[in-house]
Amino acid sequence: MVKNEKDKDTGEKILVAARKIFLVKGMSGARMQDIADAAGINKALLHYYFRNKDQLFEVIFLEEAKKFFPKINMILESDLPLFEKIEKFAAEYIDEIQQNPYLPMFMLNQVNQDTDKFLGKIMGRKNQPETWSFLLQIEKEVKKGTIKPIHPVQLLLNLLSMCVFPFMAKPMILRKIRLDEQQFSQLMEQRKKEIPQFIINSIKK
Amino acid sequence: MVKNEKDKDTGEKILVAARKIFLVKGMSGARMQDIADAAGINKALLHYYFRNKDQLFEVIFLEEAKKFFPKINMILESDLPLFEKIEKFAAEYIDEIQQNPYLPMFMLNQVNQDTDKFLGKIMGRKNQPETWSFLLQIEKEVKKGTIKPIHPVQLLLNLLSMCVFPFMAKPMILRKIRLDEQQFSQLMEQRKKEIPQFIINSIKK
DNA sequence: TTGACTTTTAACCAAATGGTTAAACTGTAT
DNA sequence: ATACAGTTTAACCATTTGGTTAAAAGTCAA
Repeated sequence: MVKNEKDKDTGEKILVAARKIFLVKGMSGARMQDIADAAGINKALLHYYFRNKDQLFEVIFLEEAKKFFPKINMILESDLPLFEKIEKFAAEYIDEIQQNPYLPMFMLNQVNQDTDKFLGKIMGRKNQPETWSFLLQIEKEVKKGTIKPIHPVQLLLNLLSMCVFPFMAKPMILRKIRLDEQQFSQLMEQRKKEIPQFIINSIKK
Repeated sequence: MVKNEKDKDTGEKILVAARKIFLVKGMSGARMQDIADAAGINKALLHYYFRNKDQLFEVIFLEEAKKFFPKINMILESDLPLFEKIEKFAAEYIDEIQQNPYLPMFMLNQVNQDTDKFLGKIMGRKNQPETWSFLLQIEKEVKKGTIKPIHPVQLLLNLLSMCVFPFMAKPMILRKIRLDEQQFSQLMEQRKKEIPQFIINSIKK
């Protein structure tokens, strides 16, 4: 049966195109026509594969979310020692974002718009343990006295912020500090080690 | 002359309404009708005061940008000692965002869309010195040996990230860590002191 | 080849949305 | 009162945009 192959072909082309457009323009900024064009197909065919814009968007969003978050959690969930965990997290997280620079903005944007609509779907009722385990780990280290006292959530926020934000502010940064693309990605590369070092310097005793 | 009063009245009503809508929905997500409704006026009257959507948006954007950035720069430009400057910056910056939680997302979003269109207008050709002076100050301290060696840009990014990001990720954070509004703003309040302390702990010798 | 099927297209439609128009209203000066 | 300027409105228009339809083109088994 050729149908399946073709299906995958065209369906995949559409998803790739839709992803590109949605990630950059966002839900309301994206045009079905643009997606069709980017996929090299007809707008009608787009609707043949995906009933409507909302559904297509949801497919893209959930797909991205379900690829992205587990990667984060897997590290925070792991049973590495705290410092190693922080190192690994920064490195892998930045790597991840470097390959999908628009993802954080896209994600947060969307969640800001329809918080409940999507958040519910990407994190089932009970999958908080990941973050919890990391927070507990910090608390434990604080109590053991191996690191300086700090509110675990604050530390988590610091780590996340420093990894993600620069990518969201990239165009602004480029302009403000007069960097070119290459210098920027070099900076981010450095950051993989800089951030853990910065954090560890701050909390180690 | 009543014209001016009325002008200011209606014109102001429109700006307030437009700001509210644009900040939350973004340029492409905002509807002129919604803005008119929020202002309690007719759509035609909206166009009587502002030729079209683009122009209205630009007015709002530039207004916000010109209010916001100088506040940042004023602190970074000042001639406070480094540590005090960091303390002041975190406190005032977070305060600022707490009063306009949607601003960072709105701003960065827009800059991500049409980088050149707006960035050119909000930062005239030559107003980089602010950031530079802060970077130079860090460099100087490093050379003096009063703080541990660190790339000034990295430190600046760290500071900015930790102040801004949590607000952009707020809905996500609320859900993930199961906080309510009050707990969140409490956390952010703590952060005003937490961030400087965290940074200073990390870089002081 | 034919006939059933999926896939693709061009043309079309309807709703949403930005924008306009012409008339009505308001207050002020004459 | 009247004329006049600025202000506001209801109704309307044009374009964009998401979505549909019906027919054409392609695929494959018999």
